[in-house]
Amino acid sequence: MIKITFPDQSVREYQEGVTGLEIAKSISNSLANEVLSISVDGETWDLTRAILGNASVKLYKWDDEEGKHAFWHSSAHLMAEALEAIYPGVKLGIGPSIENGFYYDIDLGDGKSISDADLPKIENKMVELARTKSPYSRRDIPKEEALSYFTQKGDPYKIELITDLTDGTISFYSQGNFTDLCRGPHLPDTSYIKAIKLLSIAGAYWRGNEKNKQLTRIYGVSFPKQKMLEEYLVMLEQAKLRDHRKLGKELELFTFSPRVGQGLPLWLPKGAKLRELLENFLKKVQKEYGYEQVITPHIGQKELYVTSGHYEKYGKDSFQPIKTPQDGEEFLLKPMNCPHHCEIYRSKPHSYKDLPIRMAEFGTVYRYEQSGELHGLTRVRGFTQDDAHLFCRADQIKEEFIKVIDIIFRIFKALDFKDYVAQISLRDPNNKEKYIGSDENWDKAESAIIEAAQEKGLKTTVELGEAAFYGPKLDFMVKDAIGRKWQLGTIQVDYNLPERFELEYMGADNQKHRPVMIHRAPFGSMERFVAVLIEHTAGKFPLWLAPDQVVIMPISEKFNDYGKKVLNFLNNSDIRTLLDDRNEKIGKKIRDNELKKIPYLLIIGEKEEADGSVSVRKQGDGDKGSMSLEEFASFINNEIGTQLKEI
RNA sequence: GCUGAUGUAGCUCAGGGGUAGAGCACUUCCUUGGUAAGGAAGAGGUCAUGGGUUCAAUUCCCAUCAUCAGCUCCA
Repeated sequence: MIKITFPDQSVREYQEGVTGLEIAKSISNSLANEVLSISVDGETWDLTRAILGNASVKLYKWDDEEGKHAFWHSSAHLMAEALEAIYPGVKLGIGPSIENGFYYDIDLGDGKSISDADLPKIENKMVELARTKSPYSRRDIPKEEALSYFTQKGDPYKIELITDLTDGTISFYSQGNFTDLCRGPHLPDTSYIKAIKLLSIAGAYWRGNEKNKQLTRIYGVSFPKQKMLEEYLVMLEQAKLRDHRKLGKELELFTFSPRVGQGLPLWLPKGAKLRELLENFLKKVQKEYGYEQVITPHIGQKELYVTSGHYEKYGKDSFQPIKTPQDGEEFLLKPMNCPHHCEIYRSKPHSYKDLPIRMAEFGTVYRYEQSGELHGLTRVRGFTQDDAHLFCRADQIKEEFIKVIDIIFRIFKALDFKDYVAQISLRDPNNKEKYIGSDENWDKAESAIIEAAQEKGLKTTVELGEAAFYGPKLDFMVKDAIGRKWQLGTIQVDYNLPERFELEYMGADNQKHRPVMIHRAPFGSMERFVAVLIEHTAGKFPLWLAPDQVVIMPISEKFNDYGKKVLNFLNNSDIRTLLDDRNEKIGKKIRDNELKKIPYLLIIGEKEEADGSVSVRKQGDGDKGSMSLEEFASFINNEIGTQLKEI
């Protein structure tokens, strides 16, 4: 007998060789029906694998990441089996589970391709195979046998994977007529997979390397119940309704024109208003933190960027230098604001008493992003950073860093951003040539970031090799409507630019010292931030940010004159107000203005005109009763005050 | 940049080798209505652009441009 310990520390005895599924059954049949995988002493296993000694276990169901992982990974194998059946000779790359489903990378052979139209055929085959209830069986085999299996099968990708594996044993999983190299774990059998939807086809480079062959990647998702698939698809549809590209058009916030150029957003009046409100808000906060606004031009001599190192690093991938009638003179559209700010710093001598200097600018920069990367407002070729550069002494780095985290916290709180991840990006210790600057400075900067984050109680993930080429950084990442991750706020330490621009200050010791620079942008860029804001709010901006806050809707044209009076009154009270004086019935006006997501709708008619009031309707929340004009104005200003006071 | 898909009215979309259609929006008229679509009429399109095939191309083919999904990249 062996002792099995459960997460609640209870212990039960079982026969040696008991499986996860048997353990689940011994607890309850319903558990046995739901369990998908098991962890044995911290390692995730198949439910059908024999446990040979005392162990701590945890059973995983659909609600556990580990359970879903086994489910989707098994689904990937099932898809591979279906693909081999439909496309004999297909070569397989990798087929993992991902956050929302699974994929498999395949090589159909030269000149062959599949399209979306082929997906249902593959789906059907998968359903058919799933119904055969084929067990997923695991087999540990020696490396030579694994290699000879795939050599015989003629699958170069698997051979490459096996060759690179350093583990002593290699495991194969089989179900039906399909065998794959795999670490597992998998479901007990294919019948668990009840609902399958293949979502899309895309190219993907073998092993993620642009220089390698591009394989065909098929994305899919699967569920243990048909109903769950249906719910998932509905959820996807609803998420698409929040897409900032769709809402940006509907709410008339921004647009693009091919005649202006790819990735160059045109801000429409309402979008410009929103952006202006955000900028003013940040300016105000930054003023409290001792920032000073500066303004610099959109271009700079090429030499400026040669000095900063940006030209060497990114020159080839940028908008190319602008020539002038002057022979040999070249300017760059600025891809970064920092070199200009360094020159401002250099414009006069500084004392240690002046530091830190905090120089802020809403600086528009231009980068020639790859065409396939452009994406609505989140990835564009011309964008405005809410940039600032802090020039400080080495002993001030941590404190300055903490203050920037405070600003970011304040902004995220003001806008109700809760679902963000803070990521510390350090350099790749195995590839130090990628970066510029001394080991010593890198170490100092990296530890300052880590300490500052710890001190603010910020939960962070650490990514090696994700640092900028000039220094480590702390980024704030958020997800968009369909789960894609974007970087918003960023704080970066830089020892490099002060060196390159020979920035100095006079110390208390009457010696010259080099300041440290911190780059920081709480929004990241106005474009990306507005995009994410649109998706998080579904276009229902908080009252203080709404481009139009109130719309007045007369019951009939007879009350348009009173409408104009109300309009003047509210506009004079600094409330952004519109008058809907169209010849339409009130139901129509309500519908149209609700769809425009204007926060407050005012209905006025005979009664309101008579007593100088308005009938108030809150967007999405219906009739709120009537108020006098004065009451309404102070009601609105109170709500804005409350929203901004919380900030 | 790469793979695949898409491009028809301001918007959302249907259609299809014989020079185009709906709904919404827009204009005019009727209506003057109390909390999510009142009625009628009208106007609006080189069917993304450039080539090719054809008696004839918006439709088929090729290229370009743009958009979408993913990969790679992201100072």
